[in-house]
Amino acid sequence: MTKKPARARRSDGEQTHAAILDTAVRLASIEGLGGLSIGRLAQEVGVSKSGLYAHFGSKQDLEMSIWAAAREIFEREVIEPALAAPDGLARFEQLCERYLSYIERRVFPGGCFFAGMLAEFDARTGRGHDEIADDQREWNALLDATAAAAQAAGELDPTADLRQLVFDVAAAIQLANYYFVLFGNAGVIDQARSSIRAAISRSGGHPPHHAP
Amino acid sequence: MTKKPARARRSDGEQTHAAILDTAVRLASIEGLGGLSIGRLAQEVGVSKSGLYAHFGSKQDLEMSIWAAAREIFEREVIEPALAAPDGLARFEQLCERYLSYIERRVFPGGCFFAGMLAEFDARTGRGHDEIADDQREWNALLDATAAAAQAAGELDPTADLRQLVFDVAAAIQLANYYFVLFGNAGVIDQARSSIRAAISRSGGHPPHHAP
DNA sequence: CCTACCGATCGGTAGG
DNA sequence: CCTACCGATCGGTAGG
Repeated sequence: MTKKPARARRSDGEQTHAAILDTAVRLASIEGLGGLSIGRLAQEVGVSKSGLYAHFGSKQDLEMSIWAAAREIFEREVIEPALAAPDGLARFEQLCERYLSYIERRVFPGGCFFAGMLAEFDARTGRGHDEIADDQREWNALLDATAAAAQAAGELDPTADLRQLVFDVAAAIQLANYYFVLFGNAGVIDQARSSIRAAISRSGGHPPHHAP
Repeated sequence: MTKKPARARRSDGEQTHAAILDTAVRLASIEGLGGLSIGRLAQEVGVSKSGLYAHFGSKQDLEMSIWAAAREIFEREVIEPALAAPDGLARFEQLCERYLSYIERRVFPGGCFFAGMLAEFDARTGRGHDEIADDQREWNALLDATAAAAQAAGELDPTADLRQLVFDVAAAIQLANYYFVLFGNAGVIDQARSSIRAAISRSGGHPPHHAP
């Protein structure tokens, strides 16, 4: 089926590559990209520094790969499961719930990778800033579009202020992430769930029906 | 009046001390405490590295002084003006408005200093984590107590869920800070104002009366 | 993938 | 407050 040469299993090189990225993404979620050094990462993974450079040509290259790897994890853990729900209110609720679950399950040990990048790069100029600005725009656009679909389907009031809804939901989600990591208290996740339910309800949405 | 020896004006040393802290606090709000190096700070201020060590014995000492300086600025710009309003709903509204104004006026060039520290230290252990946890607890406790006073005074519904109110308000404020810095768009501050007004209104609070 | 090395910068100190 | 220096670590490279 594939044009690649036959290869029974992943080579050691591929395993090492994946192991480096896995460790790097976890470390970066805790200490930020600026707090990540090649030497420490190499030590953590158990290879030499030049071993890292065999896989990533430069720190910038590594940082871009980390970002891409984190995006893949976010897609897999949050976006894709939510997109399995039908467009509209059900998907909107799933986007919120999947995000909160991804925080609660500590998919990244330092909390949402992108929330970390947001705070690290919001006030700087350059690649990091532009990257996180794109990511945040995309996330908000997805929430916007999904809320709009819910409204168009009659699942939300035609007069509901969707900008406000999306802002309130994004704010609850964001604060829940930081406070969950800071205090290690799952209560704040439920607080956000309650906030989101209330915000949706204010916009005229009803809790999902359960078959008897 | 004072027991200190008479001194007509601030000595050069005091001026340098203040200049270092001012620059350090601004830099730290943009790049974080981890992104701040003694060498760069010295260069930015226009003194030698050992010039810095004449004022601050170590980087940890400097970091604690930066944190204290930032706290003073926050007290002056947000807390004190809000405490000028009578306890209760008026003060609650002023705490929100003063915070948003402090963001909007770019008191720190990198946005709220403590929002930066929150994201930098939430997932770590040690001094930074404990410090920001205390700060966040204190801020939320102030919002809690002020909302409770408003409720006790009959300015909010006796049945209003104050935890939810404070969470919603803190979330709106936080997101507004990050997005204002990231996108440089004042609209998000007004979005937060609108969120806060709505949250207060849901809790039974009424907009302040204006004398005719 | 390794060892061995590069110049630059880190936090910090000695001596004045 | 300065110059001059310390060992450690930074990102990165040479050569194998």
